[in-house]
Amino acid sequence: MTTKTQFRVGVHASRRATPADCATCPAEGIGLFSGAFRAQRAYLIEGFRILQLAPQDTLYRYGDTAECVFILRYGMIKLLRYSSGGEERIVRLARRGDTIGLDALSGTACRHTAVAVTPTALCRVPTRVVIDEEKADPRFIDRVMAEMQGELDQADLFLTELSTGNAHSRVARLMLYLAEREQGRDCFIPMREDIGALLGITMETASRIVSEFRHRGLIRGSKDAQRILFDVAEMQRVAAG
Amino acid sequence: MTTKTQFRVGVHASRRATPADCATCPAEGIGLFSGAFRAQRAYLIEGFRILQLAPQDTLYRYGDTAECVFILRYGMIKLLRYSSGGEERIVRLARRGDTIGLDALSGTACRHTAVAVTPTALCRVPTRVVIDEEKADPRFIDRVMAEMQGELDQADLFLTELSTGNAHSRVARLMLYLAEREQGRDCFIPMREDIGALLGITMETASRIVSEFRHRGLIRGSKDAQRILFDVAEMQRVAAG
DNA sequence: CGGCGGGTTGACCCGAATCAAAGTGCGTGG
DNA sequence: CCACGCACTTTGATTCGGGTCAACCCGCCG
Repeated sequence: MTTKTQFRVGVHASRRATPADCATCPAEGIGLFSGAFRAQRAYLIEGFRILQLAPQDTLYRYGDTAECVFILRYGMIKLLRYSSGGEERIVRLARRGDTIGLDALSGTACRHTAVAVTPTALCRVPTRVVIDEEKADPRFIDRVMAEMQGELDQADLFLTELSTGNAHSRVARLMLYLAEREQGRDCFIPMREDIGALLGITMETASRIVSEFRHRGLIRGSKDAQRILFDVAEMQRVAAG
Repeated sequence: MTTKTQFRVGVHASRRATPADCATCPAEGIGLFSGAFRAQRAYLIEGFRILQLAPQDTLYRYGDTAECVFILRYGMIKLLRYSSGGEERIVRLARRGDTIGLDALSGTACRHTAVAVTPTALCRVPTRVVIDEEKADPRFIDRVMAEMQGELDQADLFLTELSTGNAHSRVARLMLYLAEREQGRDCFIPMREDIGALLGITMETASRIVSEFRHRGLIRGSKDAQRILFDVAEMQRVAAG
């Protein structure tokens, strides 16, 4: 069903985090250590590492045992699973400020394969640090649980919005989803095969619909071929089906 | 797209929990207060209530603000959401021992509508009690997080197994999913419309496939029309597509 | 220059949606 | 107790969206 090119495994580059990294963190103000927990980073930072991933790099694989969680500084990571029919499915996308790999906190094996979609930078945080912080400040629990609630919410969104309705609606909803944090700026769209794996349709259908949208003037390209602009209200009309 | 009969709102019956309820809890040994936390129930029980739901009863609705979580003693609850196209989708099923409504812990509004599929009994636990217990025993956090991880895992399962592949595979996978806790006993299958809402197919397609399975001898009925038996290995072959 | 990864487009076909009509079982009220 | 109505299921006929297979284009890199 799904072929699958071999990914490059492991990270592109890795180094210790510095206070300057935190100060200039592009994910400042969102995510696990934002707000009330900014101060803590100052002394937690020793355990942090900054990782750099190129597109198609694999961060971890289904079944790996991990002792770290990852916070996205910028870029996009897809979380994959395979069905018993061998089909690849993208079950979630992580973007700036999102935390991935929280399943490591319960000591269980990774339940996804994580692959970079775009050039991506992450902050790797040992689970040890998270667990210690939970003990040190009980309010930190709420933060961790909020991250998990966010993941659940996204999973439900994928089920209701990206797995129902016809292919046109799904593509439109995906675009709305990808654009929602972009405040009118141009938004990234993944390559056709990934759109297929996100929506449960084939690459060809994804391609046909995206180019139909383009021909209809519903979306227009940006400088960067992977980035587009569109009118939200119009797209919502298509999304509703 | 999706019509929707009006559900009966609210519970069928409700009463205070007694120590005898805990002692005879059908969900004994699994779920939030099992194992190491059994003892705690003895004094937490004051806040517990036992609820009884008839099929189609609505426990809570999307957007409700709740201050309770619910542990299933027996029965089955479907958690629904509606897509922007207005289509109803079942995003999760809760069964014996499962905890639902954990989103109440973060104080946010309910993110699903919860409706009984079969006659169902639940134990209603005030969020207050859960939060107090988290403070009293830090290990209880792990229990709560494990429940949330379980929910996430189920959501991902629904995405990979129940939303990909052709209709035959999906129906087969649903049956395997419903049977997996039944250790060879007959297993419950929902009415056709719910099968449709679980798999993203129409009621008619669900009906056709179930009766095809029956005619092929892949599944055989039990006394109860809603319960069936089948050979797991054979069903797995169909599930793989 | 040639090869390759991604994207686009076309022709064809099949699976599932849709629309429609009976069939079945059950609870209620006469 | 039976008959009626209702909810759910089954089945059929037809349509249509999207899958499949295949050719071709384009830009990039070795």
